[in-house]
Amino acid sequence: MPNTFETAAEKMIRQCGGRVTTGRVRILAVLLTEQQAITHREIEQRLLGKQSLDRVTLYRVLEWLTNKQLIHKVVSDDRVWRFHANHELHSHQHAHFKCNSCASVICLDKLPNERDWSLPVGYQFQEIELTVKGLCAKCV
Amino acid sequence: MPNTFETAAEKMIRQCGGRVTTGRVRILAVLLTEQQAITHREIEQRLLGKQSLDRVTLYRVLEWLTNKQLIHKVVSDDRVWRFHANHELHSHQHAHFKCNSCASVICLDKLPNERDWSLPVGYQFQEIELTVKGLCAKCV
DNA sequence: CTATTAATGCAACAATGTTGCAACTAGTAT
DNA sequence: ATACTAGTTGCAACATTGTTGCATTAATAG
Repeated sequence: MPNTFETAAEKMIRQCGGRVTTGRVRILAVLLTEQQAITHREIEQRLLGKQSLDRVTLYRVLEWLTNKQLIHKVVSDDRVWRFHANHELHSHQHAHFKCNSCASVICLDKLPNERDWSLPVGYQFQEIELTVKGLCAKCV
Repeated sequence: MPNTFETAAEKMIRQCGGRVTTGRVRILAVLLTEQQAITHREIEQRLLGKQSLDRVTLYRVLEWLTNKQLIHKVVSDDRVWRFHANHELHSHQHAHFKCNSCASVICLDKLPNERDWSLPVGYQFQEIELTVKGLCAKCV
């Protein structure tokens, strides 16, 4: 029932006051379907069968969705952005796990608190980016 | 007295059982001089005045030094590797701070401990990559 | 339905990093 | 000191990821 995701996506986009275009809906629907953070390239592949979508458009839609906070992006040690839909359960700030074997990325809920990484004097904290690496359940 | 760093670099490389080439010595010396993690490009610029060094060689030397654990690399949200010499004071695993204004990167000593980001069942921890972001003392 | 403006597609570019291969050189043996 | 050999280097070409400018298209308001 993929339509469910498409209608949800459409609703989310409309609520942001943005134009509801097929590209945005389909891309957000893909991200809503995924349990894990996926790359630009993986999104492209999931859209292959259907009507084509330009590479650049995909980049721009992802940027737009990120700005609207409908999705968020993660960078990992392979220097590739990965994107994930912002389900309600995730607080805005959270950690990620990346499998060293299959490169899959999931979101973790907990974040370490500030006493664990105190900054030098004069430094001001703004945000934290934490990636835990290891093996996922499939690859263990 | 930059020679101090060059001789230290030379000694470190020799201890690893690797060939002592001028490229390796000069690159490692640059990294030993720096207090913070710097990019491939920044290293290139610091070597400009002296006898030229190929871009590719720089990449390969950095890879070699990383494998030998004489330096370590950090990825941050601009998708660019940054390199830093492994001074004794830093444990192999540690966190980094990146300034959101000037993009400078320094190493932090503390690491959050495992209870702060428990993994799902079946997942196996291997390493942790933590970047705290904010403003450095100069940019506050 | 039309007008307006945001969104798209295309082409070209930019930045970062990688690969193959011939030429060179540090360390070693003679 | 000289020659040998394997590890390094330089060059050219390529790969990947992401960005910019601009003309065209399409979503919404009226």
